[in-house]
Amino acid sequence: MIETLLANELSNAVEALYGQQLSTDTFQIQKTRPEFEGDLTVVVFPLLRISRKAPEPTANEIGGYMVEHSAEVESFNVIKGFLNLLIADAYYLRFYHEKHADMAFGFQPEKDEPPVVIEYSSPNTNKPLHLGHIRNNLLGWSVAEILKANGKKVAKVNLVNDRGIHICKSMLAWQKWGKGKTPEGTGKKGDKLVGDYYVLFDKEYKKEVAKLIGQGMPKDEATHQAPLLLEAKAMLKKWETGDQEVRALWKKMNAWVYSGFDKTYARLGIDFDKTYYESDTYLLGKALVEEGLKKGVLFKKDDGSVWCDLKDEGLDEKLLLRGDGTSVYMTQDLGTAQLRYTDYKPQKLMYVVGNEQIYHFDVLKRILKKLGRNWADDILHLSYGMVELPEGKMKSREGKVVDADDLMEEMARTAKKTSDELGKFDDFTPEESRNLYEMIGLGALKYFMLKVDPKKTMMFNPAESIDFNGNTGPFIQYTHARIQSVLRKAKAEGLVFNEQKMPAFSLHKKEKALLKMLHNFPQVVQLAGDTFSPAQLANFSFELSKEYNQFYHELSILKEPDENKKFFRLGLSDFTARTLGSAMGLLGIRLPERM
RNA sequence: GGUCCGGUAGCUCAGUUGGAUAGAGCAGCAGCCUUCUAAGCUGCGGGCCGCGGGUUCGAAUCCCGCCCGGAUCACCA
Repeated sequence: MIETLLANELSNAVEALYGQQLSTDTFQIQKTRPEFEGDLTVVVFPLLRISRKAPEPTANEIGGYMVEHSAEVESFNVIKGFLNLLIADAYYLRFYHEKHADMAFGFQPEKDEPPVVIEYSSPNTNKPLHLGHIRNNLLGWSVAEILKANGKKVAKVNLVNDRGIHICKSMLAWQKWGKGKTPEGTGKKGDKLVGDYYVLFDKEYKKEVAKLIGQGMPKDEATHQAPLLLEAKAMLKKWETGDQEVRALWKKMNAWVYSGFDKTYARLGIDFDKTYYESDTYLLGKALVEEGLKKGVLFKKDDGSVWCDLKDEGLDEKLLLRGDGTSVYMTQDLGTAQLRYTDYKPQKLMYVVGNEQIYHFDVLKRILKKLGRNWADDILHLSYGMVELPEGKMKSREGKVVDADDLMEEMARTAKKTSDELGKFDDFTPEESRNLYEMIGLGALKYFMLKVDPKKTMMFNPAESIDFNGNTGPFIQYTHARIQSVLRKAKAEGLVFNEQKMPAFSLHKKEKALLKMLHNFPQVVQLAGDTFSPAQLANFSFELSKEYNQFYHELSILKEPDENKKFFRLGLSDFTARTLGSAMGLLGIRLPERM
């Protein structure tokens, strides 16, 4: 990496000039802003106390030394306190020569370390996946891939919330009003069918509540006493005692949901190494609670409920077991965390879960610490912001959601419409074009969701999000297709451009700009990994695409008379295309050969 | 009320962890297809970086206070 190289040489320069040794990280080296001449800029202000001179003379002295002693530095200029260094073309050409055919460019080989376990998706089985899940799934999957690219071993896990009162609501409604309907019979996706009954339950339940209030019952009481709710609760009790009929219905309806989820995941391109089911794990936390009581870090109240006192840590008391001995969400999560730790002995336990659960994970870690689980420090809640619609928040109980399947379908449809309008690829088979619309539609959607900093609340405006111009996935896909078009033509002419000797000519500024960006890719991958931010790769890909399009516009490739340059530009194009493929691949976005 | 997160162009968002005159895209306006794909390229306009103090050579970035928006503080998950 050129920055570390220069830092060493700068350190030598300062020692030679001012007789003091400075550690290399005291040098601030940054990209030169485009309005100035140069490639990299050293900020000299921090060096003034050592040079005991004004900024300009200091910069001039150091610049002079660097030109003299550094093979990479060709010339320099000084503007105010900034020392702009011009890096020799030879440096970038050598970088090109060494890396342009490296298939693993930017990626670290897998390190022999414990894995990172990353949980994402975590759906409930009472309703279909929606826009919020899409952000979660894309984020979790992408972060997992980014960590792999940084040499981490990764286990992607899903925790399916397949039991509880919400599932019973769907079950009850189906039992009462479903008339035996099935996905097969109705042609409806299983998760959608089950979701319909969840919505129906809520509707009927609200009617009952309204009626009770009308009869003079206080609202608070009515919401708790509505017969439907009591029935659902009774059903949950039966489920817990293993009632055969309830269990059978539960299995049947969950199976419908899973087949629906599988289709959604497949279309989204999301996968998991392991799936946990809450019905298997929801009792696990109780053993930990017992342990905590024995150790005296938990306490029991008069009604038999068990609590963890976190008041000395500035938090409140947290319930872990109800008076009747049943567990709550936190109890289960304690258990699954322990299970996962035992399963993997991971270096990090990550949870991709919305920011409304920040407090929950804070408490989770603290309780585990109290129980003596020091690995709790390795738990990392990757919280992300909500997705909002122009009309406000989504309400799944009322069926006011952007459905995941519908959204993907609409994106693909729009891709088709746009392609038709542009009159592209009339020679494609129906199969080929369908494939392409899918690639573009999903590319647009994924890019849109991932280009935003995960922790920020994001606005999803259906009308604008479907844009395929500018800072979008399709723009990058288009750039890739454009490159492939050139490469196809080169291939048709029988040109072999990947086995060239080290090029030795001076670079055009657009060539150099491209090489500089490519040179930076490994650091972007690393930064994305350190900050768990796919957005870094999205931004990089966009900048790289823009840069390539300018290069493409300004310079001719196949018509370049100098064969060395022609081959170089072909190789550079290929290098760019592959790097775009790597970057977008980490976001789960595929790039087409043509579009 | 306590805690956490956010506030940057009309809109959606970047801003490399303190550096130069704060950037993109969309939207608007004006150009560029006889030339490797115009889903592209070029140009123009658009800003009290929520407000006020502080830290220093230098602040959108760090600290303090305030304003606005969101989340959370359940015997829900």
